Amino acid sequence: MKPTIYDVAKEAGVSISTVSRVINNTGRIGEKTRKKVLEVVEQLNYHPSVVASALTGKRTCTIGLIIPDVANPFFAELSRSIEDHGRELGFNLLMCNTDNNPDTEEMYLSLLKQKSVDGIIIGTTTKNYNLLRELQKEHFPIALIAQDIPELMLDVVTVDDFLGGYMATSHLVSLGHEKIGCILGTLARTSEKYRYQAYRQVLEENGLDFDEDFVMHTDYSMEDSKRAALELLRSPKRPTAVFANYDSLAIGVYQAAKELGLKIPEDISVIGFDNTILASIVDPPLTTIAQPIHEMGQQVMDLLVQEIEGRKNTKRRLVLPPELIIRNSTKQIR
Amino acid sequence: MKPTIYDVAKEAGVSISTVSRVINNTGRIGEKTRKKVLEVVEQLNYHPSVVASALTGKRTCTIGLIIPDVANPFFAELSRSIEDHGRELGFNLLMCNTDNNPDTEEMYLSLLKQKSVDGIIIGTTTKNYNLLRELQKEHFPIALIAQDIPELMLDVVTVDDFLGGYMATSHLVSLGHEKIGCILGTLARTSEKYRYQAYRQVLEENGLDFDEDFVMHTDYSMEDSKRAALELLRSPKRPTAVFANYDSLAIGVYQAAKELGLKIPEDISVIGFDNTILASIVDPPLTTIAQPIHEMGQQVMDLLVQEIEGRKNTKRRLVLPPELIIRNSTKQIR
DNA sequence: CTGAAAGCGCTAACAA
DNA sequence: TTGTTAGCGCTTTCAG
Repeated sequence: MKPTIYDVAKEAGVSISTVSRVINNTGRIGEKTRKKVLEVVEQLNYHPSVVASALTGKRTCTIGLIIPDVANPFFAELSRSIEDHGRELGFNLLMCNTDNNPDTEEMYLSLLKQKSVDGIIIGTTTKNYNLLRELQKEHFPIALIAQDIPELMLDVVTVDDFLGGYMATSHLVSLGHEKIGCILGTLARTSEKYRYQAYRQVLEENGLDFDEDFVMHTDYSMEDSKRAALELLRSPKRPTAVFANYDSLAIGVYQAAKELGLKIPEDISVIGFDNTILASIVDPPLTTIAQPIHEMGQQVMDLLVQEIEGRKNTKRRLVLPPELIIRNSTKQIR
Repeated sequence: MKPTIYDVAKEAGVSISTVSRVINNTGRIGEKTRKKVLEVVEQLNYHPSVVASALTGKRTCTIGLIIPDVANPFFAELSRSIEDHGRELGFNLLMCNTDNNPDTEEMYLSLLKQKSVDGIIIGTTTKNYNLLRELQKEHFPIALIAQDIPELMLDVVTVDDFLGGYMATSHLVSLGHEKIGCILGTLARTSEKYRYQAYRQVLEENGLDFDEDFVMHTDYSMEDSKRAALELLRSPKRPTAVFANYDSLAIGVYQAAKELGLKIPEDISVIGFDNTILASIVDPPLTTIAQPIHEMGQQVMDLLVQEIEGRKNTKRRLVLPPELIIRNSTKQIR
């Protein structure tokens, strides 16, 4: 059987509280006793039970990560960076995929609390505001990543989506494009709304007509983006450039263009958003707006842990700068 | 404060054991008491603490998932399917990325035990055999995924890597290729070894010369695969086809070919392995060997849970059939 | 500096 | 059918 604190205490000839103290480095301990205890700990290969210590009010050192889908490269890369920093700070991640389904999300929220996680990081486009409000009222540590909920005062880390959308559209305009399509999801994410707003603003600032028919809605999948892009590109007043709100949607545009025999970027310029691995492996490599995924993961974990450790009493909104990554999918118009 | 079983008991006018019984559906309970208790549970929004019940010997309903890197699409997709099935069975996943670093892995193994997970799924190319043996001796539930360790008798789910390698190479041979390159990682994974063995066997069976110079080793990264492919394709005795042991390595070949102005599949045929999302989005779409990722995730979770619940006393090796997915990166040789 | 003892929230005999 | 009680392994006063 796994050794307990009692086994160590007995073997070392001290009381369990002494063992507890040396393990946790609390209180003052005689040098010899400490040494003796540590020795026995080593010898018995003793590892304190996180479960038991959690029951006495300590942390579980576990954090819930709620995302739409880890198979989505953006969230996969984000998860990875969050996990990396979590490991440095001593926290593990409980992975929860919801596909943005509110019921699944609600289920997870309640499950995570039952499991006494120390905090939760949310990357889904939640609509469970009331649930979040409750958690907030209980001062349960929550942080949002890559997605804001302006109505709620929570810790949040995002890229500057408006600026990103602005940069993307401006890039296209600067290349001489005047007919610019926009492929969105369902506008459920705030991030997407900002990008879209920026798109419209850039058009306006440049005296370009906004054409309702140039903005296409999708269910966020590549297939649906392909469908939307086909529609867009087959239209007689075909745009010369497309701003896809996510790299994955940009791939759909690639597929549609290929099917129609249109060359990127000669016939149509495409810009994405996220700078996931996808952007660099498609042909031609995708010009896109990079989110500082690595830093975002790190920062959100930092914020949450500060919250957990009570080292912070104000919520923070961290908005990181996006970066335009010019590759070969955009081109000066003839 | 979160309500405890005591709050419920008091409110319902029964003892805590009665509450415990109705919560867990154990023992016989009077219909009215059950109803009353359930009512109070609802009213107080009571959720039993997993931590406390774990301390009394019950499960934590948490499983450790040790993989090299969730940002790798293959493992991302696999994680997703494991998590999905875990959710159905009532288990959560603690995500652990190790980059195949034995120290990180050892750290996680010990951490997961401290956290009293009910079992562990391992997808890394571990070398910590001794650690695994110890866990095995304690009858700690462990299952291997996408990776075998023949020396250890554990539950394992893999694709038939030998057959997959056989199908891949045979496909190339059937297209008339006689000079076939092979891009490997470091041969640390058993799966890779089998694929490589099959490659050699197919060559032999078809009376084709095996050329040492045609097999390239990489560190599993796309960049390194590109480097290796450049070397391979620049050589005077350039192969007409390449079998890349992973889709990601195949992408490296694409990049090298592009750099050298070689057309796929006209100048060089490429076949990958895994059938991740990458295979379908590159241009041309990659012919590859599909692993039944979804089923693998499901099966490994099933096996592990059976083990955890003691419903199984023999270890199982499940070898699933691969499938050749012909797309456009392979072509009959002129 | 160290030990005794009272919990943390829940389960599982054992009684009643 | 229901209640009482002794832990599970650990932390934390409170004494000494």
